[in-house]
Amino acid sequence: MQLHNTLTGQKEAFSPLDPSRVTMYVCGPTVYSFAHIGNFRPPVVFDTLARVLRRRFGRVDYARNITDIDDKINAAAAREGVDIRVITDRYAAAYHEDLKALGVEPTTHEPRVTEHLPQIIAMIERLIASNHAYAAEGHVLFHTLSYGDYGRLSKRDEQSLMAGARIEVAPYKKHAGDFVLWKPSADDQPGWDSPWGRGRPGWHIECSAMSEAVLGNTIDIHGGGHDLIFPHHENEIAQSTCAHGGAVYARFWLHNGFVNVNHEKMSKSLGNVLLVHELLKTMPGEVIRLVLLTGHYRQPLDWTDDVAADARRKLDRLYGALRDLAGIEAAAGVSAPQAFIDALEDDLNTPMALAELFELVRAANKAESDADKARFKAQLLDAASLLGLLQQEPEAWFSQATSESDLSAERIEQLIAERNAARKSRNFADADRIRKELADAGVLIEDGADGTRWRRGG
RNA sequence: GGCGUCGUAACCGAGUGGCUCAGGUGGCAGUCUGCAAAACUGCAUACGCGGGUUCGAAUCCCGCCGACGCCUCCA
Repeated sequence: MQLHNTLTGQKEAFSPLDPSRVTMYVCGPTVYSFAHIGNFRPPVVFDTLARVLRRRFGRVDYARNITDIDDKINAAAAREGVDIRVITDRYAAAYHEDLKALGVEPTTHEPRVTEHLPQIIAMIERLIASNHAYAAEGHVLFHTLSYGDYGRLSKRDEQSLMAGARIEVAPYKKHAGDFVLWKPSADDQPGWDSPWGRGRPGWHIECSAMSEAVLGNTIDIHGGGHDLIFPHHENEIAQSTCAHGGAVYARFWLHNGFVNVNHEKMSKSLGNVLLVHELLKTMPGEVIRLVLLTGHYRQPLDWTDDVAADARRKLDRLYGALRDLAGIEAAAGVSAPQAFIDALEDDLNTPMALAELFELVRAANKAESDADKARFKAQLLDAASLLGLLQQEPEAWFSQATSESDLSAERIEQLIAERNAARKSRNFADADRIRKELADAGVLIEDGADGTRWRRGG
């Protein structure tokens, strides 16, 4: 298995440090609002990777955190006049709903910052004791000059790094690059008691502490969005490595590219932020998942209406093949083709894997013997399951309504019955009129040897 | 300015120093169908520009043009 490691900028052969399990940590969301399409690329990508790793190595201990302490959360809570818990519970629940709709399996661990304050404080104390951090004016700061490899992940050196810095340097910092581990809270802000007074953790320490708590000092894979390379992951490395006496923090760093919308970065000012919560009102979650897997995870992905429509048609083809195999029992003991596995094991090349999947679809559609069909069905289902696709019955896929104004299944069946009566009496004008009526309502019909079937079109 | 990524047919999107170089959508044609649809078969369109290396480059090197990301909120 090959994975691209940001640390080296190359694909490297991957195997877990502990042969009995793979450990993987992925930075999760800060739950202060609904998550957008870009927020879901890491969960979908690393969910897929977890499936591949599980098949290859057996056990995968996978942690994806929920950040429930953050100043944006505080701001949202203050705005509504509620406890931060109200905000974080609401949006964590929404996040989980969206994940489920996208076919993302639960992770082994889902640590929350509020549940790891003791571990965070303990890690900060260790950093202070080893002279990698210092307290100043109620803050605790990590001293980046104390860590020789600082900048290695993001390939920046500390000198030039700060030369072009565009931020004001807080007066209590020993060095401009030092970052906050702990900061004081005002009386009206959420805070927790600590040796440095009542306060709250800085942005980066949570992941270090929680990763240590649930997975151990050295993990195999750490993932997240490309934008997190600096400063977030750079800082995590510094903290964890120094807190662990120099032990390697994460062996492989994987970063997914951004999702743009109509060639532009999503931003509130452009008003083009696509919330999955909203998208799900107009399309099945599986469509969104497929879009996110259509490009290679390290490349930028451009979300447009076209790519979503494309994905829906692809799923129609995939499910169409399965529907034609409805009466066939999938062969036992048959798994995904090797070429498909090879694609995924080559740095999670999902576009190539999808190409293999479509080759399989063509083969299945052409198969004549029941034995061949049974074999292809088994291969198709197994391969798709690695991508987290085709997890529902084809009939369910084709009949799912995407808006409440859609015709009911009963009404559709009724119209089809009327049409077939017309066809039987060779009254094709009426038959075609009814077909047109259905088509206008987004329902496409197919006359086959064993009756007429229907599906909702995009 | 520093670091990094990318430019493949109408669109999406892999890949590779050389086999008439994926796959999907869309287009055209054929088979099938009352007609369609689905499915199958066939066809067409490509590697940003200019140099270089090489027997051979879209693939490696250099330059240019263009797009984009990060540089202490950010998936």
